[in-house]
Amino acid sequence: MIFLTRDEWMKRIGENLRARRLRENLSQQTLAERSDVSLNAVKNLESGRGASVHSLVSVCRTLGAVGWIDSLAPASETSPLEIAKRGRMRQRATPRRAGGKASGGKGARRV
Amino acid sequence: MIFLTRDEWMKRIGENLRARRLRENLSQQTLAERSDVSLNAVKNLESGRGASVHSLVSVCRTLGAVGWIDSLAPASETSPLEIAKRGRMRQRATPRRAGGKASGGKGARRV
DNA sequence: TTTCAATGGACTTTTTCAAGGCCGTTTGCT
DNA sequence: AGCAAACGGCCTTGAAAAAGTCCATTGAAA
Repeated sequence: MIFLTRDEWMKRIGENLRARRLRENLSQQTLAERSDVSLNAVKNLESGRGASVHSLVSVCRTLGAVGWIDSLAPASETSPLEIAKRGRMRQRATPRRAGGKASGGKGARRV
Repeated sequence: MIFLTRDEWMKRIGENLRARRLRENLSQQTLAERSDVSLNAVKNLESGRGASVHSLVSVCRTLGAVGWIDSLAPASETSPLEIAKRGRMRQRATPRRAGGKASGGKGARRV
């Protein structure tokens, strides 16, 4: 279930938020007011149409559904291999120098 | 750690996405290209400035960080009590009729 | 230490979303 | 069954973000 398009994911976000709202038996209007956003913002979110992270976070806050934000953090800030070589977490990606090969992610070897 | 402001949550989203990107050793540029969004969109996301759900989902998709979307779904689509009374999931919030007061979430029982 | 790409910041233009309103449909409750 | 509110859809206007470009700074690697 991971290979969905961007729009499909957005629709799913809307469906899930809607299910949450209804489980709390809140109207879109009430949710909007408590979230300090417009009714349209809620409609856009639930319909899967374009919306702002602004609205998303506001609504999630009201619904008590913000746990996902921390779930975005990588398992370990720095990978084990990196920890060995460098002490701290990387602050920039590896520069791709003129004739060199780098920054291709894991398996992105230069061809 | 749950009582953060909307902007604080947005900053946190940015920090977490940035940590993920760096763990993969990707540049903002590369991430942007693979996500099919502009470099600015990635900058906005990571800096915690305003961004669209569009950009958020796109980037999460390339980072393989979309699990949170399903975590938005309520534990049980329909609450146990509701299941008893109504068969299916509620499709609308309870209407607030003329003189009554309702739609106040859980404890808003009619008096 | 030197070098150079990665990054942050600012700016401009175009596109998209927030707000607010209106209307037709539909669901939940009486 | 009937009613009224919830909801979906569409429109207009102003604000915000996307996209594109440029420049100064800085960190990673040579």
